[in-house]
Amino acid sequence: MSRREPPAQSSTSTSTSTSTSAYHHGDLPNALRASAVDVIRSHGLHGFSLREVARRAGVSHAAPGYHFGDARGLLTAVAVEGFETLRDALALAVEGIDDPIDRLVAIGRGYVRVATEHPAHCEVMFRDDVLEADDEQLATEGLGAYEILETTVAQLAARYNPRLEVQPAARLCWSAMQGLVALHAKFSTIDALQGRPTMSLDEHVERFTRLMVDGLLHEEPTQPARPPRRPTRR
Amino acid sequence: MSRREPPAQSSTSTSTSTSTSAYHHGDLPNALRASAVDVIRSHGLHGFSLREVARRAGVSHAAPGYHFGDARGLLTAVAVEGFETLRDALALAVEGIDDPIDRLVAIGRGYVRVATEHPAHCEVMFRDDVLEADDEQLATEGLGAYEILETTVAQLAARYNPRLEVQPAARLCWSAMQGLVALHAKFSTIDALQGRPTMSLDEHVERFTRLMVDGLLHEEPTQPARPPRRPTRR
DNA sequence: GGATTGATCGTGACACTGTCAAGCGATCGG
DNA sequence: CCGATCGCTTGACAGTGTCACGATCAATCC
Repeated sequence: MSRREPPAQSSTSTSTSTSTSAYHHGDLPNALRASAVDVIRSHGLHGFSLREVARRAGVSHAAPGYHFGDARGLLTAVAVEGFETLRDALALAVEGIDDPIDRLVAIGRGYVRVATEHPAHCEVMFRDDVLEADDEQLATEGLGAYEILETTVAQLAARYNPRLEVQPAARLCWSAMQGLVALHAKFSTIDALQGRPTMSLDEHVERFTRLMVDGLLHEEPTQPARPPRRPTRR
Repeated sequence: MSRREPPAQSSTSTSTSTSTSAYHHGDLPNALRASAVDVIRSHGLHGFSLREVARRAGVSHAAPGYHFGDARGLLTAVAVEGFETLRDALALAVEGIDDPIDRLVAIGRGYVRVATEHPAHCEVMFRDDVLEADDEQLATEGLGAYEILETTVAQLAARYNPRLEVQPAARLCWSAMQGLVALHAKFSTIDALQGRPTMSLDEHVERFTRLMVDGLLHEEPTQPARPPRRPTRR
């Protein structure tokens, strides 16, 4: 055990320090994160390698290992960055909108907007197999982004359908969005095989949100043999 | 260009030829596929390597390359196998059920059943970045599984809501299921962070299907060129 | 029956990767 | 001014994908 864990870099600040060449490099961690995103964007996650990242950043091949310890560490940092931008985008998307339904639509659009503008980040954010599973910052940051959606669903429930169970509903929205970005490529190939015109991502989002909003408005926790029913406070 | 593409192995038969040691090995392709899922199940997709697969199958390190050409090729074969079992499972799940809603619920349960019983396959099936993107067999097999869902949604529309647009609705269901298996781990960590009891996969599926069924029943194709604000009539 | 052919698989080699120990240089506290 | 520590490089080792080539066996042809 020699180094492994430099002083805990200031990640939340996203400082992008303009001070070029402070002591040795400036701040390598941020530069390496940027290079990692660059590599993923051009060569895909499959072509990702610490050495390629180091090469593109102009440092030696072991430099990434010093700051992030592991490939998982660097990818986790990228994922954290992605969740930060997602949270900011969603928070900005719902800002100034009053009606919960409109907020939900805005969230859907913001989600695909982030997914299309930062594909490299999104290729990593939900890939728990290549991420530091028990990274605290990653968990809290992901939760922060999710909570925007959950509070919106809660508002929708409060105004339109008090009997709606908020948590499952919010998770359905989240899952549908996530599944959409994952499956969109496959949908396109299916469209091609069936000879139909391909539907764009935004079109899919529009249809999905409309379908789900209708579902959330009419849902009532009826029959099923689900004993742990929570009283859905009203 | 020497070999690369042996005569096109009979994959659909799933023969599992009992004839041990036919001429050289028996049929290495199937054995290698089995070893591949074994490796993925034990070491995860991250620990997957052609050499490890070869080692576990008791053949030389280049043998997998001969039959599948590439790591992508072997993983694609695994994915094809997964889609076959998924299609069979869904077809068997809806068999004998008349009501489309019940069929949809059965499909949801069958989906998570496959996801939990064959996690190694599911870890690969939707990971287009590690798959042969333009593999014909993969595309058709995936389409076959999807079409069971789509026809069920079509039946549901015909009986309960003729104004429902079938294709987007079916894709929503598919996306939600896919997103659920992808995000379930993250949901659990969120539950842990919030101190609530964790919801199992089956519980999630139950809630999701119920929510979506309500949505599919009430959906009406309103204005396609959606104006920014809908009056939210109830 | 013996030789040929082609499919099946093994061997060896190369470039590449992750990871670690050790080294070097600049910076800072004393 | 000098050691200590941080930042990063250098060098090395095992493991991997991929290719060319050699070896082995089944089936076929004459």
